[in-house]
Amino acid sequence: MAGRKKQEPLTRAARLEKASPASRSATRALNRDDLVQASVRVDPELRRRSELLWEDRSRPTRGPKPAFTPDDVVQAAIQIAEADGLAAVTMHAVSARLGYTTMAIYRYFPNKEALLDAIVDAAMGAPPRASEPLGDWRAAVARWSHAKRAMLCARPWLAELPFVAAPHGPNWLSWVEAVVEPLSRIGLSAVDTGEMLSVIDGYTRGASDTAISLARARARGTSDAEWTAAVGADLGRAIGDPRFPAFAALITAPSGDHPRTMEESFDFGLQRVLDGIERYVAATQTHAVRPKHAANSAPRSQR
Amino acid sequence: MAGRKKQEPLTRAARLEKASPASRSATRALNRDDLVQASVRVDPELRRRSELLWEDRSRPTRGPKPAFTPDDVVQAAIQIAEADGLAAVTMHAVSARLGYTTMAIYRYFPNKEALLDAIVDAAMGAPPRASEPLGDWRAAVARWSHAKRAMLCARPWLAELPFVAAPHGPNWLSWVEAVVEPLSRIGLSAVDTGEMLSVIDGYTRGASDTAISLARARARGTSDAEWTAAVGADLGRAIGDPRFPAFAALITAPSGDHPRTMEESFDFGLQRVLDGIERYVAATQTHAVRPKHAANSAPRSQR
DNA sequence: TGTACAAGTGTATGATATACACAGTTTCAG
DNA sequence: CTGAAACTGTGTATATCATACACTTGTACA
Repeated sequence: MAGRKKQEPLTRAARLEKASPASRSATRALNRDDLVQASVRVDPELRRRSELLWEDRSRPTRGPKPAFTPDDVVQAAIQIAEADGLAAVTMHAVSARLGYTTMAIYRYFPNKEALLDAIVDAAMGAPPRASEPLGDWRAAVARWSHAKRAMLCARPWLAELPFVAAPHGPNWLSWVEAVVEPLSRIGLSAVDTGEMLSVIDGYTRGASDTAISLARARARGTSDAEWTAAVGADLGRAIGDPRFPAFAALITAPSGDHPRTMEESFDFGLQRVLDGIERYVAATQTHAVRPKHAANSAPRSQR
Repeated sequence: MAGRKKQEPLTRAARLEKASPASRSATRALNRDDLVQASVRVDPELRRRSELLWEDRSRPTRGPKPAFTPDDVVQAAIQIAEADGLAAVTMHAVSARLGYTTMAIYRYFPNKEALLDAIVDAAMGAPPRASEPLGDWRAAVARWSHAKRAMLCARPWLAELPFVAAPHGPNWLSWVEAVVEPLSRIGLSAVDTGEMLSVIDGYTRGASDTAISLARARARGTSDAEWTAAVGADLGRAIGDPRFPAFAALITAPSGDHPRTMEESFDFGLQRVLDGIERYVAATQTHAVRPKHAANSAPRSQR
């Protein structure tokens, strides 16, 4: 969060001078025009972070060989985060784990923010390979959603970072690709496909929070029962409070004979979301004049 | 992140000794049993934060009158966050804004974490009053969703805080209450109502990220065009990369004659989600033995 | 072969949260 | 009425961090 005007101590191969795209109002969704448009000034923060993340890491010829690689740094940092949480990831801790001094890291990442951006993308990892690339889109999307949720729960410390507005690295794009691929085969227009991406990903991330919270408690050494008790006490404040009658009724209702597990709940909600998409697909195809195979060109609907 | 064993310098009215609820495996959803169950140890971190948030703020009798109130502190902090972002919210900045020294704050909040918890809840504010309390659930839920998204966009710095696992304050409960209320009138079981809550809230938060990101850029003084350009450049790295063909196709597709605004996109997705819920409601009622009077629940079609 | 550039180090600095002890205030008990 | 108790804001000190800067040592190319 300090000055960043001086030289960047990184191998940064003066890249991407293509002062990228776009112009008009950003209040509408992105489209191709935005990506191809002429030279507008670019949000300097986002741009800098994105470039650092995609940086050309090729070594220059002169000078001593680096003792380790940027990826070593990222892996060391991830191991620390896994073990002791994100707060334990300090520049000193990371370098110490590699056996070097604090400042050594700065030869690989210009600042901690850049390191964290790299950590986020690396920690996401690659999405699971699609098992049946041409199968039913609904099953494929559901698998993707569960996989993403599982990934987030496996690294609950990721949720301690603000995901919003982070630059998108290769792994992030891979995850998106993995769900766009089946979505694209539904037969919707590209625009609608994008909307469905937003629906699926939005639900997946938003509805994973409770499970992530539990995973985090586990990482702290809290038992499931202790966590449940704390959450119950926290939400339980609504009980008896005249301001929250509906919610109080909700959480005090008996859960029936076969209470769902968290994952079953997630899947139940996911099926509703998929139902909603399916309904739209059906409606679109009913009214469509075009051949039904028409990839990415189905009629746009209402609105 | 330091020790917290000593005395708490706060008026804390030894409250909630009710060593709350729950026991069994937390891998299933919460239910009444969890809230009423006997004395299990409670996750100490969550518990402490929750208690601080709900603390009894009544003044003790002895001693000089406080120069300000906890709410003054919270409001000062929020103003700083609005003006200069969350990073500018330091204990010193907050106290200085109130005209006092750094340590004065600690008479009101035992540490910064507690202050931030209070800030989060205060910044959410109360949800808008329901205009037509007995109207159509679908419209009511949609209004709620848009309102929540608008709230998040209005305070994009909130997204810089990890929402997950934060204790839930009165405003948070009010927001939940405001959507549970119409959801409860659909006629679903309590368990299913809870699932629908998760679906709606999950989508609402998850799908608001892009808009929040833009709002954040605006707060930084970045123009919409600059932000769009940066996002375009960031995502545009997929174009031409053989690893991301489907996504590249998606973002390079023409957006048609009437590109949606961001909010229209959000609403479009929301309608799909509501369709999914509606379909379930219809299916449930078809098979149901219950009387159909179940308020406001006639299945409707998409928009 | 020497020199330009790069790698890792040591030290210094500024920001930040927060512990701790103190001095001034207010109220209630005797 | 008086003094102890309880509480308020303050001043100072400390620990933790990120990071700037200057330095020493390596290495490959000119």
